[in-house]
Amino acid sequence: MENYTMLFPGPTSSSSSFQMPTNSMGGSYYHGFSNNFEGQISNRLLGLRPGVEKKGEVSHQSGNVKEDEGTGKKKGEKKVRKPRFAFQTRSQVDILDDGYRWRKYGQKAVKNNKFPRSYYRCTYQGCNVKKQVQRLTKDEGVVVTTYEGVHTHPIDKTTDNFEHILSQMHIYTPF
DNA sequence: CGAATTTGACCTGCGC
DNA sequence: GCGCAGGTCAAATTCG
Repeated sequence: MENYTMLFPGPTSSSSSFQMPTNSMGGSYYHGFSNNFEGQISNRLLGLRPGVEKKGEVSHQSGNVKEDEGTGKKKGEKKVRKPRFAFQTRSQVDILDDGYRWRKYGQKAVKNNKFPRSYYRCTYQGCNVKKQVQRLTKDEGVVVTTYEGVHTHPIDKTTDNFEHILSQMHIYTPF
């Protein structure tokens, strides 16, 4: 099991690399982010790779009578690990508007953080991309955003407001 | 009035 | 097998 390990634009320091303490998250996390953060920005902020299929919705609710599933389990449910991108930014606001439209569908308190974690889902029809946002207890100015899935549709807004995004998120540099 | 958010309940996986 | 932690749903509520 791996931890998040990402390098951020910023040379040595305690905040250059960041490891999630104890998490039961399965391992296929993409810890990208080279030193060129702006490159990522120009690449639609997150270089989500197309071609990853998101299997059908899993319906594991009790009162949710979807089809003949009912109480029975799904048959050939394969564990498709969707690519996940996690990165931390220093921002006053948790909601980093990346141009897509997100609908909040949950909020949970996590064990090691005193701040709750928020769960968002892309509202585009057929797009099951999810993201979760959480703030660090250690530095309440640091917001960790984790994207899961791939957007298969054009962005909802103009990308011109990326400057505005950059204005609301400040990369955490030791300087 | 429709869409988004809030919030408690519920489900699953994992460790003990 | 039980309890905890994380993740999701959906009804109710709020907002534009």
